[in-house]
Amino acid sequence: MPDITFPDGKIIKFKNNVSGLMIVETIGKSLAKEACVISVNGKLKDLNYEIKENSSVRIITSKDKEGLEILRHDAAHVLAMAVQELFPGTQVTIGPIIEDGFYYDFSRKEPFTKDDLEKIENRMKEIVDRDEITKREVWKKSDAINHFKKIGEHYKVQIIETISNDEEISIYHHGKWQDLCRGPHLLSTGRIGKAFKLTKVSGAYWRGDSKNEMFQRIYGTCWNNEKDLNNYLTRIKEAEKRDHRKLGKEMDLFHFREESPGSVFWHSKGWTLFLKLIDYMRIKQKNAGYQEINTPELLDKSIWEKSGHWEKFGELMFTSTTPDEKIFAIKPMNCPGCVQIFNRGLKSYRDLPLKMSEFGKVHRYEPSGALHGLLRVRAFTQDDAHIFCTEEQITQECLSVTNLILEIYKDLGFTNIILKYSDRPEVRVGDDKVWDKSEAALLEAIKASKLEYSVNKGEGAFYGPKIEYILRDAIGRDWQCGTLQVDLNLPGRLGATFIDKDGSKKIPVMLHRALFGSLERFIGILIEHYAGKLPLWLSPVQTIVLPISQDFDDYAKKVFEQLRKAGINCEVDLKNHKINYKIREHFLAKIPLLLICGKKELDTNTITIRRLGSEKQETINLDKAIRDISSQNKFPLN
RNA sequence: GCCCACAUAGCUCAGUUGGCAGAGUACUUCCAUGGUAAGGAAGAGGUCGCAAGUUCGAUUCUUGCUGUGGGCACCA
Repeated sequence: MPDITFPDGKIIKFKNNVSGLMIVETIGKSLAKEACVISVNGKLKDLNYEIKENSSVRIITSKDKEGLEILRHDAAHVLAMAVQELFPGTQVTIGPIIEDGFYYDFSRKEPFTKDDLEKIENRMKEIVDRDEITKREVWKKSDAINHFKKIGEHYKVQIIETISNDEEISIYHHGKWQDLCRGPHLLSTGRIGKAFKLTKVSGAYWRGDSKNEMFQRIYGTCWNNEKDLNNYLTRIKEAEKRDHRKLGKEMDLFHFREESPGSVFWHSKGWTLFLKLIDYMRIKQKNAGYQEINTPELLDKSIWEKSGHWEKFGELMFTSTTPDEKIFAIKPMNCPGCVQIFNRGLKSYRDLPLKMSEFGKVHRYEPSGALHGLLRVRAFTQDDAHIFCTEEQITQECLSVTNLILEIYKDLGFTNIILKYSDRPEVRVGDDKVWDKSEAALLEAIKASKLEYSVNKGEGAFYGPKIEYILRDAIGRDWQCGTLQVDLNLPGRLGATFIDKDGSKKIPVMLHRALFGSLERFIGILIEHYAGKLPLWLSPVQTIVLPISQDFDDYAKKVFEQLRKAGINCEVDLKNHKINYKIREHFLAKIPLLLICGKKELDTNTITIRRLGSEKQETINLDKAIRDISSQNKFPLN
């Protein structure tokens, strides 16, 4: 005779054991329709789960986040069911929910084709129409193993074998089909609805290990209703429109080619943007007390053996053999080179903290399948710096790095930043006392920043804890950019020392830090964040002068020359096209400002300005226009 | 690296069961000389990613390679 307590505190007394379904039916018909599962004392249960004791419950509908997740999980089951109906002999493995959808991994020799995907989706809809009833059973582990062995589901057997003995083994039936699953699930397949779509098929390793067999993974997305589904599909399309590879081509910024996969051919406009970012950062870093250095691209193998990189990453390094058989590695990191400069000459504690920055171009032989436009390349420029300091200085230095990073992100239009903190891994070097100190120092710096942060236990580098700075872009995607690592290892390995107050030789702590990480990657992110519409100061072509007709070419050229003298990146378009055509062409190329001149402007020494995204026209005095544009053409230094 | 798909004009793409390669756009020239998101006409433009194979004949079929895309794995 359970008393059922609702979230609003209301209590209903039932005479007998009661199920979620019975509860919602007492409340109302529409709720009974919408309900997915029920939360009983904080645990999600099937709607037909029998409640025997006094409990507090919450009805989960598909409008709740958990409800939508249940929907997606059911869709994954129905996907597997459809696949096994259509392709007997296919083994099922796992089928979890993911952001915006679900997937299911299958073991089958023949690949699924695009047509198969369509067939499967149609069959899924049939299964929804069939409205197969869900039934949950608890089996003995040995029974479950025997059963799945008998029906040839060998991966399920492996999964069951890893379930601990005190855990229940529940089997869900949807009609005749069954799957090992923790649940909970909807009452029947009809409750999923049809707002789902299979999106892609790809390969995925069993248990996520590349040594294992590769399965075929089918991805799908599933929503409450058609409208949400369509919103999602539109969102994907919008993201595609921002793709930096597409915009990079359209805006004539860069290209890639077969002869050097993963390396960027920067066109003039792209390189202008690249250099602008560096110019800007040079100023920021100089103000923050950094000195800029530059170290060789090629360093003898021996230095990489000393640093430990050869052993760990040797296979992923580009190397070069000289005619006299010496092996040089093209640097995959800047730090060993930087330490050489630190080591030059005796350093005193008075020199610390010593901050050395380097726009170092590094090469890494990334696996071919990892390459992705500017976001994952084999040759990239790090906005790197190494800070040599004492243990006591760690907190202060981490704080100032964090502040610098936040300032720079803000200047570039990113205000939504989260931090990821990773502490000591199991396999590590260095004394635990030093780890205590550096972890505490890093944490203190994070807390002082007042930013949201998550902790990744044991994910730090083997030589020290780290922070990763993650920014959220205009359409809500997260990108990991900056990083700050405390290094208790490399300075010692590479012989860095300083003379402390008491005259003794000590090994400094080294902080590795990158603001954007990779300039190439960051430019990719910037392009997508702004959908190509870069702020004026970053635009490679800030303005184009457009004469109305050829009679005004000379005036247009004069305006162009004056703009150029004022340090503005500009062009003049003397092509024999109508003004409508030119405006369309250059706005499509994301030029932020267009300056138009015709008879009116020539007579009055003015210019008419149009801004990207606006239909307004503004005719102003030429000198004033140049002054205005110049004043906008400045680094956003606070 | 692994699985699947794709590779045709500068760009975006079509090419129907193997028979001399197509459109739009950009480009060049000409006409029009224009007032705020595509004026008009003509011309030029391709070893159909590379290499083998099958065939009288391959952009089309087969195999290998390279690159790209979507994932997986990796990411100092």
